[in-house]
Amino acid sequence: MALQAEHKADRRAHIQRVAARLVAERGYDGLTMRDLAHAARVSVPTLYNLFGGKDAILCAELEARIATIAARVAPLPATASFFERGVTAFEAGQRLLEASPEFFRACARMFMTSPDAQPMRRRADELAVAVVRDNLAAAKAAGQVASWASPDTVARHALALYNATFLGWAMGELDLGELGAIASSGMCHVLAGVARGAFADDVVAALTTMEVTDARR
Amino acid sequence: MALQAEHKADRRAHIQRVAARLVAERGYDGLTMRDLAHAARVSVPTLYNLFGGKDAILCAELEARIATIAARVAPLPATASFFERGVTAFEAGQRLLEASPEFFRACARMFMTSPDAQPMRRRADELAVAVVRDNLAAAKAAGQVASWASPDTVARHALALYNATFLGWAMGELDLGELGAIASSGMCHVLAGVARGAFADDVVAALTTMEVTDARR
DNA sequence: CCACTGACTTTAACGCGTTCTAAAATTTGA
DNA sequence: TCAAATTTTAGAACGCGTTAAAGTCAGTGG
Repeated sequence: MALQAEHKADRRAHIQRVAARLVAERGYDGLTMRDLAHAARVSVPTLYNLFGGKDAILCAELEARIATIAARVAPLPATASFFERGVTAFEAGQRLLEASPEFFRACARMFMTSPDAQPMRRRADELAVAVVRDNLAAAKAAGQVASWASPDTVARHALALYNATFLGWAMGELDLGELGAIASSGMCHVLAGVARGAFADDVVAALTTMEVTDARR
Repeated sequence: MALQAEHKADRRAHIQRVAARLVAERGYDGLTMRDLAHAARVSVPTLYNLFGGKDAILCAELEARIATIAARVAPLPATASFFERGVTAFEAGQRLLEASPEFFRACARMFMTSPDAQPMRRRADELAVAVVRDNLAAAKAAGQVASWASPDTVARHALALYNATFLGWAMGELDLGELGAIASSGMCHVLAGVARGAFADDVVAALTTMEVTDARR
């Protein structure tokens, strides 16, 4: 029974690799199950046996990437200010998108289309929320967040704002620079209401220097 | 040439009505071009002749609804506070969703799926942005918005936050009550950073009385 | 070593949105 | 009223994701 399982795992990994390559080359719609089966030297029903559907293949690949990303996440430097820590995390996300834009575009498309991918999206969201929430909780403990504000709620609003902009990028309405500008402006606006002390000074300073013009119209 | 155009318009209107009914009954995926053609006593290619595709039919119906909505929009009462005016507009939107949930769910699905529907979405967005922007501009003129804040940018952030929550509702993750609670909380958070004076007092008062628990997890 | 079990493959098919063909119907202009 | 032009029709077809059936071959257990 061991060899069989190993072969199955090998085939899964191989198919995933080929699928990731095809998606990177041709996008979500450019990846067809028939093409993928042919490119991976496998029959179409095998794809369904091993994964369950087109979206499940992308989910598996995303799951794998999230695992490696989560493993590599360095704890944010405690010496930096809360605002700087947020900027660092934000820029890490930007570099991720920059590295494989077509893949994450395809993920966005999948999240919008397939209900099966919802749990995967939730997990990715929770990962991002956790980073922001932890930073906000620390800031609140340091008295730099309004007492009535919930770190979890604020983090979710910030992520929702990011996600909305991310969708604009995935749909081709915004380039990566505009995504960065709009999303950071939006997140700063959310933070502006709850930040206090030095944290608030940083946020308002960032907001006042930001370009007022908005690419969304 | 007149009769032909008239008949074409009649057929278009008839098909649109039938399509709206079918979508309301069976949702976006439940509406198939073959079913629609049969129900409207028309051939499938005719649908493509008259509209251009499945999404275009929904777009036409949405366009019609937006026109009637825009015509009925009563100017927000000038006597009310800026915050109350915002609440009024927000609740009007909620009632819209409540009246034909399946239709707007289908619109969301279409916006997420079809690039052809992008201009339609943009137009709907601009309509909503305009309401918030105008209110914010008036508030700023009255000195109740921070000087560095751009009414347009803040309005777009608020709408992005609403849209993200709206998608959650459309995908079945949230019910209408949760949509209202989360979206209003999010928009208040955005406003909290830029509101000043009595406007700020209203926003913070609303935020402090809001349920801290968040349905998104 | 061999029969067996299970997975993979082949082949075909389904329903979907969409598009093509040619024939039929209807409106237009004279 | 009649011929020309345009629209609508029926029907088949395409590629897509997905699935069912039966054939085929490997790995497993005795």
